[in-house]
Amino acid sequence: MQINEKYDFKDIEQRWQLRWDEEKTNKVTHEPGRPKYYVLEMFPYPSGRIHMGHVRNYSIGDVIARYKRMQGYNVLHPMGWDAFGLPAENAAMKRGIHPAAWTYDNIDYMRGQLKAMGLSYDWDRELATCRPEYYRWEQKLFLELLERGLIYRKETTVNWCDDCQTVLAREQVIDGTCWRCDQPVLPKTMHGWFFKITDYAEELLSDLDKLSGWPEKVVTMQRNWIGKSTGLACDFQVDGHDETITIFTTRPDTIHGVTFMSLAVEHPLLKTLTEGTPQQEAVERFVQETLIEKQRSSLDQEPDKKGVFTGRYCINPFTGDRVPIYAANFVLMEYGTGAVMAVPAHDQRDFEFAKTYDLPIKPVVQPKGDTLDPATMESASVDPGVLVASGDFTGTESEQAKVDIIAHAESQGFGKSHVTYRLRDWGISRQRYWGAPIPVVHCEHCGIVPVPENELPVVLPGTNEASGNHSPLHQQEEFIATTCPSCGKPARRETDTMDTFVESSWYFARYTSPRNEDGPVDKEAAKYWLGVDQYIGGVEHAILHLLYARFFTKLLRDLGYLEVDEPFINLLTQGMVIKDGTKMSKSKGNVVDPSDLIEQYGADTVRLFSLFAAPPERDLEWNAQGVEGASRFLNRVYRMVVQNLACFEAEASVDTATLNDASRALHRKTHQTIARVTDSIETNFHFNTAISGVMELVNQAGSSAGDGVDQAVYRETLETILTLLFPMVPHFCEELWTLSGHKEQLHFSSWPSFDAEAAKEDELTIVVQVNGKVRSKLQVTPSIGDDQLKELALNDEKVIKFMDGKEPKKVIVVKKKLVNIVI
RNA sequence: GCGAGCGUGGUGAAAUUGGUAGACGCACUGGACUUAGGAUCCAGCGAGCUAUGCUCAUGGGGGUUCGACUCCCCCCGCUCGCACCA
Repeated sequence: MQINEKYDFKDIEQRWQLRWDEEKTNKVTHEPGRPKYYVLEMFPYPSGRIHMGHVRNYSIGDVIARYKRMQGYNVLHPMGWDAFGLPAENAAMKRGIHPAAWTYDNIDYMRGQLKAMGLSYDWDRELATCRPEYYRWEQKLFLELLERGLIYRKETTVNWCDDCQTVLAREQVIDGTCWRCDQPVLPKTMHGWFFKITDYAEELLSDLDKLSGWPEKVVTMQRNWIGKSTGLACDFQVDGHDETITIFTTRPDTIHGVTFMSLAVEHPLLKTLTEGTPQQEAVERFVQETLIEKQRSSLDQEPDKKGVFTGRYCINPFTGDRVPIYAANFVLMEYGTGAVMAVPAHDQRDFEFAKTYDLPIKPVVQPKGDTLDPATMESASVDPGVLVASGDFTGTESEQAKVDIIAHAESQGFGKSHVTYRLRDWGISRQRYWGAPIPVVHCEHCGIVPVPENELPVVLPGTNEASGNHSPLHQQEEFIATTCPSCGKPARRETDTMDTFVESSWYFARYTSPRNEDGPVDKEAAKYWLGVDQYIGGVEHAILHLLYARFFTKLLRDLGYLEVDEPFINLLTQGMVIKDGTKMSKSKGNVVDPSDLIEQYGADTVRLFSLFAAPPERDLEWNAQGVEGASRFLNRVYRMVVQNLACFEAEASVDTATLNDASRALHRKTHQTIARVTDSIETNFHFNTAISGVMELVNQAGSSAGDGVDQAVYRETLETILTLLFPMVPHFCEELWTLSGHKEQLHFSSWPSFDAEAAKEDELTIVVQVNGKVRSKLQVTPSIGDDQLKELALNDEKVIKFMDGKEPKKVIVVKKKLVNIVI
């Protein structure tokens, strides 16, 4: 065999990638009874080219996949494309091509880039969410959920851009204008489809406790997003009117301090209460002004508290007090009941409102060691304390009072214990073209009629043409016009498409049986593979994607497809790739194109650098010189192996009895390194320290080469280096493994285990401290006893000097580590 | 405002979880080899000083401890998330 003395990464990587492709090395099948491991990286949006964030994400995932494979697991490691979405439509408009053409071109290009990285995906499982083979099952799920009442339609106010003819998400509204065309965004009421995620709020919250493999930060963010509050829902009778107003409060203990009532401007009772009264005009004007202001206000600033008196009063059922009802700009219709009992003494917003409109402030909870005086209070007092001026409840601790007051309201029938969540139902309607069509028909006679299952998929029109009509669906008459599946008369198709988050909410389940034609998943395959043992992606998906995926897992479970409660057992949120202190982005002009790097250094070097520069969860500062360092290291190992091929003719096992010092030291270091690298990967995927461990071994192997090292030991060391590095730099190791005469590929080899006996040190370095400061070091045999060690330390020359003739007060011995002499 | 997290050399980072602070890499400095070196190899590399050694040093201050980057309290700075949630 011709051996190249130089590390020719281009040749090596191309050859191995071709071989992996041809031999389908990474293909994986469902093997009941064999332990499985499912590792998944968040699939990419096919935007055109991969970026450094992808490189990092997929390098991490690939190391884990290969590592677990070497440990004997049946590893599922799939890849696909989150392919629907607005950028395709924008690109299509700009370039005059079809969104499908743009998307599929990008997928082809990016697949090539991923293959050039040498990632061990089972490409036979690839999926793209924009294909009817995928979204037809999403449509089926939609219909099943619709039937179960978990999807419904309602009228809501949305942010509408008339210019773009579409609904905008809240974050797409910038200072009241559209992020894309800068035109004013208008509130518009329209019908939309909603998933009843609030039905699962409690389970989504309580199951967070099962996610011990998730970063605490993400769990906290989800908990806050769901936002559970317990309190009292209580009816206040409107004075001189039939209506009652129901409020929700988490502070029932302050109910005796209510001095007015605030309603959201959208509250339906506002109209009822003011119609035909002298206040009607003022209230209507205020409502209009507030609605406009809400639309306009930038998100980062709270407007001043404002309101208007409705002319009406209501009765506090606890005190019988008659308090004025206001419409107020700070009350949210979407949360609680849209009506708030105002306790200015104990709520900051109510306090500010009361100050503005000169309303009474009545303290009813006195914090310990403090007496609240309404005349001098500068802000609301929100601390717990003892109730005052609260009728029968006076003198009760506030926590107890909450319980007692709820109980009292329940016994009197005007209130009850109530739980409310911040989480709202998930609106999935999008007035866009490039998304999965919602499979229902609108019939004048029958209303909303589901498309029968045997007519699925409802295919997005025009996707089979290279270019063609891709205007929004509501402009495509040939798509819209249909017949009612129920009565057969002419009817119209739904023109909304689904939010792209729907596709990414169940793709991990589809990967377990991506070609299944009998349903969204094959139940047996799903049972075998799920949950995902390790999920990896950016923290920017900490709330929405991960919450929706959890929600869908529970839906699929309740529909009988899955048996797991949670989709992702362990979650790793990797940090961003930054350069010059900020995230890489086109607008900042600091992007580094991974393909250029792979061209220049090879995929293995790029992978090694991205794994070495920082632990996965931390941000990675891009550093071109660091890539050079990674390249240098691989070149060094290459030379070391190629120049020492002779050692591979030595015995595969080491005879420890005959080793000289250098050989024994290298043998020991080799086994210590196996232990250390395994531990670094096992405990927290800290590949940076794993790599530095291998570097140390390489350094020692290099420096002991001239010391007459036993060839069997040298062979063991080189084999260990290649095996340990394989998950990170697979082409490189596979090539050197073959060059050194191995028949079986590393891919099919086992992760090495370490020999504890070999790793044991002959000598220990014991630190000797005097009063906690290091004064000396002792070389001792590991078997030394504590007393002996103490003796040695006390007689040490340097120690004696620092003890300065004083008697030791206390001597602390830490096994195998140190002796501290306190004087 | 609320919540979470972070802060270690010139620099990316380590530190067996309370036991030698700075492993490993980058940069830098000196040397070797060389026609040449941006290759390779060797050595040095936290700061200060009265330098074979000592003192100081993990954002700042205090505490617990024989011993603190690590635990506790206060402050400063940065990052992220939520944001009038009653």
